[in-house]
Amino acid sequence: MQLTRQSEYAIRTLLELSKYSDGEFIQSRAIAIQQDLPVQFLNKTVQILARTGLVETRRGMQGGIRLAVKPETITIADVVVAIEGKIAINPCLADDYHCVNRPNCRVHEILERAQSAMLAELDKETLADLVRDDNNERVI
Amino acid sequence: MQLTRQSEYAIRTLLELSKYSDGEFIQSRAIAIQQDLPVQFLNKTVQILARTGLVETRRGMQGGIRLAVKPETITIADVVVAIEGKIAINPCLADDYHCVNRPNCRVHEILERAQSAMLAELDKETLADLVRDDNNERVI
DNA sequence: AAGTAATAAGATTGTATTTATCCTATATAA
DNA sequence: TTATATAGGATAAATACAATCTTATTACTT
Ligand code: SF4
Ligand code: SF4
Repeated sequence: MQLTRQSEYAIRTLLELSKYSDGEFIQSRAIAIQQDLPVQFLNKTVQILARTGLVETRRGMQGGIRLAVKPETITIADVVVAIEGKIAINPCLADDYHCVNRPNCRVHEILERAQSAMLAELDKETLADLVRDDNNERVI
Repeated sequence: MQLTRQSEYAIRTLLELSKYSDGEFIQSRAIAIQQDLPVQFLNKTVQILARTGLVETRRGMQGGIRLAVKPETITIADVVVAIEGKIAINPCLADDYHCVNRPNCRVHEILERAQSAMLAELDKETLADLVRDDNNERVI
């Protein structure tokens, strides 16, 4: 019952990128150092984020990574889903899964509510919110 | 980001036991058949539930398993915690885990809220609630 | 007392997932 | 054309999960 490490890495990567967000490309190595993440694994993570359209990348000199959309529009839920795919805390909560008990299974129902409650929380906060509070803390 | 299969097995096992709950011992084989669970794995699951005090077991002839407490007092969250231990959807939400970033990490905060929201839902419903609704469905 | 029926407990296996790391390819700017 | 940066594929190591097997141990029955 855990998020993958990669999900948290992705959140913190995007958080780091949100601090710039004026179109400049930040190198993955710099992000890895700033956030203390394994750089090669981070690159893999960025590939996924790029494919799902959350970041843009540029190879070669002066290359790097930047947000593809405004940090105000990316929620933590977006990031987790980008990395792990659609969340299903029990197999039967996945779209394709079929269980014979499901029509009159109240367990399914409860788990669905629990999952929704969790995702709702993750969907409340955007990258912009997090960065803002982060900066506040530094100022004080 | 999934519950273990064992957690759901445990819930359904206790649900089955809740249908009787007049002190009689039900055999694990019967539960396994009723709920379509792998019987040996179910036995392992029951061992855990017995150690955590949710059920009582009796060996030998006329033996079996029964609830140790009233189904009104067992929530789904209780069952999940009994099987998986205290939930932590991210390592840093575990009691013993120490992360240097934690003091000013807003990610931690969000994840904590998300987890609490999920557990709150799982804590709303008791075994008694589920069985009651289950019976309703059958009557209709 | 012997035999049968049930769970307890521990070891072990098989599988899947997670978390990386390595290597080569490709793009880009200087 | 060279140095630099990500892309992508393969693979490895570690961990966790799900299930099974075997050998106790307990308790009723005859
Ligand atoms: S039995 Fe219920 S909770 Fe379990 S997989 Fe089927 S629908 Fe979901
Ligand atoms: S960086 Fe934040 S979210 Fe990640 S483990 Fe540390 S405290 Fe938790």
